[in-house]
Amino acid sequence: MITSADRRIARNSLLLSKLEPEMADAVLDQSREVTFERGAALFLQGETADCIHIVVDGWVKLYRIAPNGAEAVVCVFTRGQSFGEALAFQKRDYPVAAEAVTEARVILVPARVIAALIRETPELAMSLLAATFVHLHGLVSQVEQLKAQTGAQRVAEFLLELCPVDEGACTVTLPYDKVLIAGRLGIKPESLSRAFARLKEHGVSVRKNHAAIRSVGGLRAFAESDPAEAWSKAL
Amino acid sequence: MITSADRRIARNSLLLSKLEPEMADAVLDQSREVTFERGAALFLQGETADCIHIVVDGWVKLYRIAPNGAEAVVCVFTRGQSFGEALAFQKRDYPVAAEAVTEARVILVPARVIAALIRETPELAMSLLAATFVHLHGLVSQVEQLKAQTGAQRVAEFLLELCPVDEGACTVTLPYDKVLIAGRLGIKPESLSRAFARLKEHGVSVRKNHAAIRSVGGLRAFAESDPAEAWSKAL
DNA sequence: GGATGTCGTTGACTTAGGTCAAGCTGCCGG
DNA sequence: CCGGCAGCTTGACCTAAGTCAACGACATCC
Repeated sequence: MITSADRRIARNSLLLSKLEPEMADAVLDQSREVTFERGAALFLQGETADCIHIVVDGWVKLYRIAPNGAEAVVCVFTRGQSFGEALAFQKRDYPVAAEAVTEARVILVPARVIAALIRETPELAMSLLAATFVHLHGLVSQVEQLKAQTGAQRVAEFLLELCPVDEGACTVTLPYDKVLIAGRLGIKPESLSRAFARLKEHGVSVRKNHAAIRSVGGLRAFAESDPAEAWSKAL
Repeated sequence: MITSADRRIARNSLLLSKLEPEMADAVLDQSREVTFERGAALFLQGETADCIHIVVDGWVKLYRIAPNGAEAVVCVFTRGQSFGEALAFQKRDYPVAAEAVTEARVILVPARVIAALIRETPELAMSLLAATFVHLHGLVSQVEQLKAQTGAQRVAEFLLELCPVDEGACTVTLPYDKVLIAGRLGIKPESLSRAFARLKEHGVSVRKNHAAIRSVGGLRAFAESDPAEAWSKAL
């Protein structure tokens, strides 16, 4: 049984937000909620996909193990975000693995529920497609960042995404530990430490898991500057 | 009017291959074919998406211009490949730009055609979703490669994808110029040159736009080895 | 209080890859 | 035949980031 508070969170997910409330509830009535403890695997790379996942609480990372053994973090999801839409009603394997990085409550929507409903409800297909497009777009942005920005600039972007405001000063809370942030950004933890140190020159000070930003606009200018001249723009 | 030879190519695309032949032909009857000369833009980043594209001949690159002005190549498509499925029947903007890198013939499938057919043909929604999933998967692989492999290893992977065989020796033709290959792999042309030079030690010799590979298995071992020890495996 | 463990930082060093400049082809147009 | 140009390679140099090791700050458990 899924509580009404959790239903409210789930209905805001990409998967359900475009559906009529009755329809969303019908989906949720046939789903179950599971709590994973920190470090637990939701599923592994190569397993047959049988569920769409909606995170209700906590943080979940999607990652891949490269042939050489290196772990590449692909995405990190939290409250209200869903994933696995695209492969839920085809017989496919998960191309990534998923792991709870904090204790996490997750709603598992069985693929067969979606498959059954999709015939009578075309909007559901639209929702799946729209959600998948958002993920696609996110990955395109990530590829762009990996190819066009230095590590320190990606760290700045990461902080900017956490900012509640567009200009001026603000303080943000780092959502998960620094090892994972480094993985998400494609750098090593040591490099993340050094990147934070360099960002001091651009008005960022990090203490524990809080980052104070003197000027959001200034930080954005650093993140979007040409890497070749990024160093010279101190202060 | 689209020739029957071109229809045959188009029907092999992800978008159409799962549909009944009559259905695929119905889609094509309402589409048009356009030839773009080298360097011409199919569409720009931020334009409203109104077509799904199927490449019939030539090569097309999808890329993004980062805020700092750098160009990041996201994908390169050729004969029989389609793209833009996910955003075709929602009112969305293209998140990337597309440009013909050789003279290219492309079929443009209007979004409204898809939108009209999807209500009566659920398989079409499946096709869109399946095609989008393939693109998603491709981007996940690309993120993994960027985060877990060195430039030279990505070059090796690129060659392996072109190989017609799984083992032994073979020769492949580089499909487009080296500046674009470098962009696709997220490195500079100079680094690509140096990567080819290093691959000589692993049995690869490049002359003009042909690459001779002494041992596909050996090259794969290099591509999948830990970057830290990749240097020591000189053959 | 002290042993232990995790997480994060710092330093010294090495390597991958970018930058800039020069040079080498092959090709096209005079 | 020559000049100019585009595509590619090479060399010298420099920065970004990985590696390895040491260490500090905390928290937990005994």
